[in-house]
Amino acid sequence: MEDNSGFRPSAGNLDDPPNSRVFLVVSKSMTEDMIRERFAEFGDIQDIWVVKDRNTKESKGIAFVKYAKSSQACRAMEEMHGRTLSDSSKPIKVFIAQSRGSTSHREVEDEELTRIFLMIPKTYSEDDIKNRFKEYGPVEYCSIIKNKTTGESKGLAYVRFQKPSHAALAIENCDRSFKAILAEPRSRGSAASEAADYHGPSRQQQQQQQDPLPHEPAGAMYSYGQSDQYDYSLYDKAGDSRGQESVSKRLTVVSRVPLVQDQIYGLFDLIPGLEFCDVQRDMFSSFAYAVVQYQNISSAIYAKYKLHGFEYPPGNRLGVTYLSDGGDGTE
DNA sequence: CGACGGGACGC
DNA sequence: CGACGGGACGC
Repeated sequence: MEDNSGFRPSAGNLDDPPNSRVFLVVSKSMTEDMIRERFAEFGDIQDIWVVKDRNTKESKGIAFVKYAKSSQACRAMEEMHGRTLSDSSKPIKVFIAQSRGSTSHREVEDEELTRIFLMIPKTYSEDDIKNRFKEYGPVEYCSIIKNKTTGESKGLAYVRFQKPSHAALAIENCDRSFKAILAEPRSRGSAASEAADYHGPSRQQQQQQQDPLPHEPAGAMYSYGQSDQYDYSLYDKAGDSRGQESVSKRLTVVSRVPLVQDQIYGLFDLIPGLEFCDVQRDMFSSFAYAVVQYQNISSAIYAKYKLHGFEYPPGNRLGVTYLSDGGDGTE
C-alpha cells in the first residue's frame, strides 16, 4: 500500500525492515560509544547516529540506533526505556523511530506494535493459531474474522502479543504462507476505548491483580514480562481492591527527597500524554510535592500504576495518588 | 495446458 | 521536553 522507497536514494535501508530503528532521548553527554556499549546486546547495530548541533557540534540529547531486525529494535526499547544510565541523569527514553519520511513525530504506540494480521486456512480455530504462534511469546488473544451471519471463517486473523518484540519475531519467523504483517490499529479513538475491548484472555491478567502496584527497582519501565501493558484497563473505574478512589487525569506526587521540575517531568513524561507538571517544595521539610496532568484519564491511570512506589532516585519511593479536584471523570 | 492472489476487526 | 548525518554509485 505505502511505497516509501522512491525518494531519498541514499537512505534506503533506514526503515528496512520497518520498525528496525530506535529513537533515543538521552543525556547530552552520552556519546556514540556509550550508546553502543549499552545497546549492542540487543542485536546487530547497523548504524548509530547522535544528533548534534550543526554549529556547536554538541549533542542535542537524541540519537538513532538502526538494527538489522525489528525484533532487535523492539527489545532494545523494551529493555532500555526508562533506565537511568549514567547516575544523576534523567531516565532515558527509547521508542521505535518514525520512518524517515514521516512528518509526524507522534510516538509509535505499543498497541500498534503488538498485534499482527495474518492469513490462515479456513479450518483453523483460534486455538490452532495460538498453538502455532505461542513459540514467539505469550499470546494475549487470537481472533478470526468470520462471516457475521454464517459464522464461517474468512481465513483472516489477528494475534495479539504482549510485547512488540514478540510480534516482530512472529512476523520475521513464522511460515510465509501466513503473510503476517503488523495489524493497523483498529480504532483511531482514545486509548481508553481500545483498552476496554482487550479483556479476552483475562485469566492471566487477573492473577496479576494480586500485586497491582509492583515496586520495580529503578530499571526499565516497560517490564513487559509481566503483561502489564493493558492492565490499567482493569483499574479503570470499577474500583476493585481498596475501596474506590476517584480517578482523574491529574496526579499528585510526593517524594521524600527534593526533586526539581526536570526530574519529575522527565519521569512522568515516560508515559505518553503528559500535559504539564508543576513541582513545589515544602519550605519546612525536604519533601517535594508535584502535580502532573495528563491529556486523558487512561494515561493518568497508567502513570499511577507504573510509577507509584517507583524508586527515583534509587532508594526513594515515590507516592502517586489521584488529585480529586479538577479531574473530570469522563474522557 | 496448468498452479496462487488475496488482506481488516459488530463503532 | 525530543526527530533526521555521512558519504558515494557502476551502464
